Amino acid sequence: MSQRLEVDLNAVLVAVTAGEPRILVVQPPRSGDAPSQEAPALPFGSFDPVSDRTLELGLRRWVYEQTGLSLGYVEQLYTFGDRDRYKAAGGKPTRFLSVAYLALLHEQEPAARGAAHWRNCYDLLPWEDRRNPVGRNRALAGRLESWLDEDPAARGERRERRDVAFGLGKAGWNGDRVLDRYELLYEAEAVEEAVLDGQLSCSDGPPVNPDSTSGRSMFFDHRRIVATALGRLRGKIRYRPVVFELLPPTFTLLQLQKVVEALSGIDLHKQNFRRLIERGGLVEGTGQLDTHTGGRPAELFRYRPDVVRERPAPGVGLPGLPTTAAR
Amino acid sequence: MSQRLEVDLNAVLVAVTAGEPRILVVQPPRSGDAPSQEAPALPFGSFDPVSDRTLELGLRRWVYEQTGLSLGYVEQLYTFGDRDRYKAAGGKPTRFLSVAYLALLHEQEPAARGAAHWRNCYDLLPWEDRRNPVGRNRALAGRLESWLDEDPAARGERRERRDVAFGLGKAGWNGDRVLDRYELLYEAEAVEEAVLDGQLSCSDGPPVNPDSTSGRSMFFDHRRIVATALGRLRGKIRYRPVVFELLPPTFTLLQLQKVVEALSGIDLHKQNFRRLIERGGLVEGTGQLDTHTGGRPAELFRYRPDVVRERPAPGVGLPGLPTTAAR
DNA sequence: TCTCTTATCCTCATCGAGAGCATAACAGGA
DNA sequence: TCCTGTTATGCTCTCGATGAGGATAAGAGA
Repeated sequence: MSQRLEVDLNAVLVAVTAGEPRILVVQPPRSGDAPSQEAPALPFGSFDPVSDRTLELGLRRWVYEQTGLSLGYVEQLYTFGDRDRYKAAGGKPTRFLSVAYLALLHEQEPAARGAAHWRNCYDLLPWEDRRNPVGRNRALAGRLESWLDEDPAARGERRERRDVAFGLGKAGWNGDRVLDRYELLYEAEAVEEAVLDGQLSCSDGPPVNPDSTSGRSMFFDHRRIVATALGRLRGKIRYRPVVFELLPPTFTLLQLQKVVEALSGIDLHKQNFRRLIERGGLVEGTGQLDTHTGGRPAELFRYRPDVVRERPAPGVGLPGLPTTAAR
Repeated sequence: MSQRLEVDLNAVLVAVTAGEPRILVVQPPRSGDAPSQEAPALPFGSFDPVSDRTLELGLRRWVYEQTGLSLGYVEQLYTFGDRDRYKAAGGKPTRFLSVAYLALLHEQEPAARGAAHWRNCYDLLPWEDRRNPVGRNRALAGRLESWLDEDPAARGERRERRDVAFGLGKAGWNGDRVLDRYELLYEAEAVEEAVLDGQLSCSDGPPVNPDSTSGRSMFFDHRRIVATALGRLRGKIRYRPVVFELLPPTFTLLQLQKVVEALSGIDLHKQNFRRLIERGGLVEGTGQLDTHTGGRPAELFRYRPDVVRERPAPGVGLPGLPTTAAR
């Protein structure tokens, strides 16, 4: 056991602006001369077993130190610990464990210090955005198709996995399966980092251009972490009122809808969305109107916290997926 | 940073037998002369950064070494890292991080070696079992009530938390909130370990008997981990076909129903359950009959894996909670 | 044969959700 | 002023899912 073990805390900070979910990214630490010098990284900090009473407090501490942001809603996501996540970080070989957290921020507060900035989540995972019926994704589909053929023995099982993950069967698209899709694309070497990781070990496939269909890759496995975060968030908005963590205190129903659409990556039926939210008791009208809508002024609403006492699992509900029963 | 940091892997092995969910527990390691000598512990092992390629493989390895069980379905639960989870474990002060996993086992396979044995999950969390309309839980209710009064300033907020967690409002009982309930009871010092932990620091409340209403406490925070596991499992059976991991390859619909009831802690309507499962496409009949039912023989069914291609979120569905849309 | 027990089929009422029509209320230009 | 474009908001209709229970079938055992 001569290997060092280091525990990091990793944060996926999410905010929704201008109809797009955004992730806070930073310049990765430069470790000598690593290949993807400019790949964006998630902010992370080292866990300090002495001063951090809990993991979450440690996270809040260094996020504040690094960005000046005081986090509100925070939730633990997953702990990543595969070997070779980070190749030997100088000095003696070190095994890294990262405890990743998801944090939601109201609107876009500027990332104060450092080179941190907000990046559209769908630059990183373009195939997750199903709004405006894109005809592209051809490239990805082709890549997956050839992956099917690569191993005739596994073809059936691979086809099934692909169909389930991408909703090609009767089931249709399931927005929650973000991680499944990313992992499939990784396995099919349809994302850049899969090829890079592969090259470092042995095989060499054709290069993948980090273009608009395969998305921007990130520092080491950070894109996987973002995928985990998006999947979790999409799932959670259906049974917990977490969307409101991303909105200002008062908002119009269209604003709310746009945030939900941004997160889920699909367009929603306006009237039904409205009915769902209002009759679900998730919001209550303030008397005020927002006159800057471009059309008829919209009433401003606010979150109604009592809903958690009235319904077992209050959330927004997406088409084709479990919703919250009225009781 | 003179403190040592150790990472454990912690396993919650679940099986359902005789209509009860059971957890594999072991004798806790004796650290000098700790107080709760006989409190059961979850099996755990140290994570070896050298030989374990992934966290999950490490878990499988030592579970196999310790119990002879080869795990099937395994999923990461949560990483626990609060300070003072384990008070100084001999030698120099050590900070422990535990990555907890949930594993599901078909039926009850004997815990081969060691002092491991299966323990009814509801011995540990009795208030989670809502079948057979128990009139007890009086003691807990009283304890919570006095907790409300303890701090007049926080009374409103505490009441709200209690009502939400225990389903006293219009929302009704939500089986998923296992962790919320445990944490509330801990805070209200209605569970033994809360009082013990408190005594070790400063305050001293009246003792809590580990009786049939407050449940058996466990080694350090292992009961919290069990609560996390049960909550996760209850949530998951609704949108993923994980129940079948707990059943033999073929089973009757009543067997299936009993397993779901055991996990969820509530009784289900037989005919509707049947309809849900069959029309949901979750199972398919083998032609065979089980004649040992005590009444009319029941057809044996098997899980139908195709369901994951046909429905976006196949699961069993519990009353009052989101279910899986047919789509 | 009668009784007890479990399996299995069906009906009915209610309600949520998907889809779309119609109207209201503002801004800006003809 | 009137027309047009835009967004807000109300209402209807249909279908399928769900909760509750009645009724019948098919075994075992007294």
